[in-house]
Formats: sequence, C-alpha cells, structure tokens
Amino acid sequence: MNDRIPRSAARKAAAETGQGNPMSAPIAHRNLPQLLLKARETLLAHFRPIITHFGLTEQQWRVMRTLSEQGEMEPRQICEACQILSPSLTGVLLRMEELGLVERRRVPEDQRRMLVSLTARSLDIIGRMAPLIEQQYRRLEEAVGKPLLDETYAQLDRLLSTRLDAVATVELPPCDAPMSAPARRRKAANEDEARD
Amino acid sequence: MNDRIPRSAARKAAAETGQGNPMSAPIAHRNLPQLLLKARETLLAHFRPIITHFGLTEQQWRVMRTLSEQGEMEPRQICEACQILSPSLTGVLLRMEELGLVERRRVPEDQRRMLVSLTARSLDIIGRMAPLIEQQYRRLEEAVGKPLLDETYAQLDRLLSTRLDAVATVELPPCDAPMSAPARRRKAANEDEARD
DNA sequence: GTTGACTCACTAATATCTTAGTGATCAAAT
DNA sequence: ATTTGATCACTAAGATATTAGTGAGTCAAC
Repeated sequence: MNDRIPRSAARKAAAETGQGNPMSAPIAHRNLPQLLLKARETLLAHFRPIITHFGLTEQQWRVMRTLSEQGEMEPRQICEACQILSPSLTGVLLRMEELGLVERRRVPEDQRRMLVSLTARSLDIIGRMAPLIEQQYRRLEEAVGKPLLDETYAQLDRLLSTRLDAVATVELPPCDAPMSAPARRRKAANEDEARD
Repeated sequence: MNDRIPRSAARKAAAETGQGNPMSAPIAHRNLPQLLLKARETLLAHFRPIITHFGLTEQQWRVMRTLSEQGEMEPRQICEACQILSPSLTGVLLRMEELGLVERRRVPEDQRRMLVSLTARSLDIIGRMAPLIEQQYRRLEEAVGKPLLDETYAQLDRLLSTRLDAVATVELPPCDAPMSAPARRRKAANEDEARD
C-alpha cells in the first residue's frame, strides 16, 4: 500500500454523487480510534450474550470483574480502572447496590471517600460466569491464533506505555465555533428570561 | 509468562482487605476489550478538544468524517461504518439535520431507504478541522514513533481480518439468570395490571 | 483558628446507547 | 392478486455518557 496516494476514493464518490465539492484537505491519517472501537465491538459481541444472560449490563460486569481482581476499591479507582466517568459511575453503583451486587461504606479517616465491595451474591454470579468467559476466550484464541492474540496485547501495551498524556493539544483557532450546543441553549434560555 | 499462575494478586488483595472470600475461579485471560477501550480513550482524549471546539459531539464528527470520505450514504451504511446502532443514529441524524449539518432525501426506487449527504456548512467545518486533526496526528506520531503506530494499525487489521463472526457463543446454562432487569420490570408491570 | 485551594462524590441536563418492538415497503412464493 | 418473509427506518424506555457545576470534607498556609 502506497501511503502517498491521496484518497482518490473520496473524490471519486463526491464526483459520482454530484456533490460538486472538491473535498478540500481530506484527512490523510487512518482513523485509529475508530479502528480500536471496531475491534472492541467485534470482540465484545462474543461476550455480550454471556453478560446479559446473567441480567447484567456491560458496565456492571466491568465493575464486578475489576473488584473481583483488585478487591475493595474507591469509586475514583473504579472510574480509572473501568473507564467510566464519575457521574456515570454514581448511577451504576446506585443500581448495583439496589440489586444487591455491591456494598458501600464510608472511609473512617476521610469522610469524603467511599469503599465499594462485592456481595456474596455478586461473587456467586462471577463464579458461574468465569468459566463461560474463559471458554469463550479459548474459542476466540482458537480462531484467531494465540500468537496473533498475544501480539495484540503486546502491541497495545507498547502503545499505552508511551507517555501520551505529555502530548499537548494543537492550538485551537479563536472561537471559530458556531458556539457549543449547550452554550447555545443556555444563551437562548437566558434571553427567554430577559423577555419576561 | 506462565499462563498457569492463578492471579495471586487478586487473592492477596482480597486477603489484605479482609474480604475473606477465596475468589473462586478467577478469569485467567487478560481483558482485551478493556485494553482496547483504554487505548481508544487515551487517543481520543487528544482529539476531543478539537471536536468540541467546533461545537460537535463525537458521534456527529464520526458521521461527518465518514460522509466526507465515502460521499452520500444510507443510514444503515453509516451505522456499519461509524459503529452506531440504528436507534442511536436516528437521533444523531435528526439533530444534525436541525443544525444544518446533513440533508436527507428518500431513495426514489425504494421508498424505505434514505440518502444522507453533507451540507456546505458541514464541508466548511470539516475543511477547518482537518488540518488540526492532521497536526494532532503528527504530534502523536512523533511521540509514539511512526513504526509503532503503523504496527498498531497492522495488528488491528490482522485481528479484524480473521473471521470472528464465525465463532459461536458458548452454550449458556438454562436460565441461571435472576431474570434481566427489563424483563423483571415488565413482569412487575403485568402483575400490577392483573391486580386492577 | 481562619481562610483558601483542593479533592471527593454527587446532581442536573442533554446526548447517546441498548434492547425490544412497530409500521411501511419491498420481493418472492404461492 | 395475495400472502409471506424480510428489510428499513423509526419509536419507546431505561441505562449510560458527557459537560458543567455543587456542597461537604481535607489540608496547608497564613
């Protein structure tokens, strides 16, 4: 594959559909986040049936698996480990508590912090799910081939081991935006108030 | 790495935290979907500021970039390309139409189908964003190293090129579940009706 | 001993995801 | 010509994501 071929497909499509636009400055790089998303989705499709079979959501399972591996954790640690933002996790943990999947208690020495732990019921569910998850992994390993799978782990580890958080964001042009959607709504709301 | 080492870390953590549970049958395989999610999130963190700067959501940008590369598309094609499920895309496209980012028209020869295309305004935004996206990619490339980045693309391509959809899901035990949450609610609702 | 910067979990509002299901349309078999 | 099965976009409802912001609690500097 020659990297320097300038995406003729896009221009051809544009011409064919009569979209007279010359498609100025297409993006040369491939879409890596999209590729990662597709890979994740493709894999997860093989585990989702197991998760929903036990009446769990994907996020609930992520939390349960993490807690079963790490033991008791604080919410912010769960956020980091499960890639769930704090406001989302609040709801997830609330529902899990209602379902009897987790328990929460305050940390005595710091009244802000909490500690989340699994219940017996939760551990029981994990115990029944684990063999199925393992079996599914083995099937995938068989189809993909263990070397290819291991190399994928290794490659992602290498990618994540580089200090990407040190990379700064490009300088953004001053207020080129048509104003963000929420900001626009707030502005409109304020103007409505002003009319009263 | 010895695959047969049974995750002593989990048990150690459990012991330390006083969770007396022996943590029966931990999952030996690493969590590949989680690793992919983290990689995607780490990368996307460097592009999100650009996207929101132009008042777009992540999904809107995915649709715009795809349409700019492929030209006019039908919703189901956009679903496939952008990894967005049909019900979600309906809302995304509605809002984009309201914002003047896309136009939709029915396919004459099949009244079920639609054709979505970008507006001039949309193309203008893309034109201003593209150089910034490109610049950010170059920064990441510089930090990660082009060989490592290229090898990541290649590895994911290899993974996705295997016919994973041919892999069957493991046999699920009969109704081990405590009943799925929606099902439970429907049942409760039905019983409420029955009481009236 | 107060103040002030900071962290933590949480709330609020909107957007999107997920699952299940619907009506309109098409196409092939009767 | 009608029926049957499939496809398509869409709706509905609950769960989660995203962004901004809040109040309680901690801690260091004053």
